[in-house]
Amino acid sequence: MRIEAPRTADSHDPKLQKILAAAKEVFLEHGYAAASMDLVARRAKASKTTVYTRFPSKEALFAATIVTECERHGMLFRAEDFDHLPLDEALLRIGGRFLDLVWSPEALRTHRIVMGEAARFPEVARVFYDTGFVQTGEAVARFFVRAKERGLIAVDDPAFTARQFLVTLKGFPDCGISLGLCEPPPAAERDAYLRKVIGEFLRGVAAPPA
Amino acid sequence: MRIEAPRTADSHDPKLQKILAAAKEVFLEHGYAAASMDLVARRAKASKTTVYTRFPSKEALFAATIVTECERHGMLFRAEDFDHLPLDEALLRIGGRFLDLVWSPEALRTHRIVMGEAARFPEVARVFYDTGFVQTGEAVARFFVRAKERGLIAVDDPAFTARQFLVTLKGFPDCGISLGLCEPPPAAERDAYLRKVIGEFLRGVAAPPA
DNA sequence: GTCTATATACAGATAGAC
DNA sequence: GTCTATCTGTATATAGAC
Repeated sequence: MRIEAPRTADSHDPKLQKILAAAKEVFLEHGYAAASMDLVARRAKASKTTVYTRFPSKEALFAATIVTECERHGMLFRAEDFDHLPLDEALLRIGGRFLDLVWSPEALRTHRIVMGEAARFPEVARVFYDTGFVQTGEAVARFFVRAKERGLIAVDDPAFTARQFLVTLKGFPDCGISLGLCEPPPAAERDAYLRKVIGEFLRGVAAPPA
Repeated sequence: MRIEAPRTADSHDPKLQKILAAAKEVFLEHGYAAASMDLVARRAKASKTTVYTRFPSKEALFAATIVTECERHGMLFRAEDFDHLPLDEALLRIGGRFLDLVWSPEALRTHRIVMGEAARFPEVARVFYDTGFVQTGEAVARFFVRAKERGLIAVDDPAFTARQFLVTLKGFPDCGISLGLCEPPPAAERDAYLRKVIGEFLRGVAAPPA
């Protein structure tokens, strides 16, 4: 299944925008299979025919919807934004922004649906991966490369370490949160968690040699 | 949706076993919505009526199938199994077993489906979480508690650190692998990756104070 | 271009024969 | 208990009116 652009390229088509907005609601609420084109049309206050004028199939509408959603949350920050802060403070800010995004209700629902449909929509999974994990990883990698140049960290492969850092931030809590079993923590609790994680990340857990 | 036991409690019912085996194949291959009871019946070489004698609905069959699958992969190891090894070697062995499990084709497919259906089947998500992440986390936590008692690691909360360690093992590669975009690495490459991750985990990444 | 109404297909669940 | 055949609902996609 190719990712197809809507038939009309006009991004100022107001019907198209309403359809995409409705589709986002419906797909994020019900998932791919349980969503119906009928409901999308009703929510967009249009008829199904109108929807099918813009998108040739349910699959195409789904792909366009998720891709649009992924691109909406583009890059989080530039590497230079945090250069003036002490290392642990910079990592805390980066981590806070990152978790705000990945633990937002929309991102969580999108992740669940993309995972569930990854076999059927590999191109959608690819876009989610590229715009989410990879792009963010690159931004953080640039920060880590600069941190290494400034002598703040001592690692062989700062890009690798940066990507691992992102995953470490999500940590164990993400296992329950991504499955919808636990609520994302409020900001204060989340920052306490982040400090703990970042502390171990920076200093390691091994006992100092006796 | 409650998780219902099959109507017949007899675990030696051969038809029941064939139905569960067929259901596992069909659900893991197609996901919940795209799977059909017809196909399950055909694969089990039984009629749909027979399937409905054992399970009252498609939902019940799905829940029973995933739960059975989760419970099949129970605990990975006992904490004591690795006590005799040097710390980094023990962590390498633990990590290898863990990644063998979570990056197996069956576990990856199960994870995708459970994520996708988490909103509709929270009890299934709960079982997946408990038998997967939590149970494994507890086993590793016992190892870390012992490691702390033996003075090998210096952390406040060894159970917390253990759970974070598990997530760190999956690391960035898991982002692409869980979406089906990258293949799990072969054993040698995986071990090289693990050594890198475990090294940073133990020693931290911060530059030593000048 | 947009709508109502419909063709077509498929899947979950069951009735009734044996 | 098991099977064949079927009922019923629903969803994608489209034909035809305006």
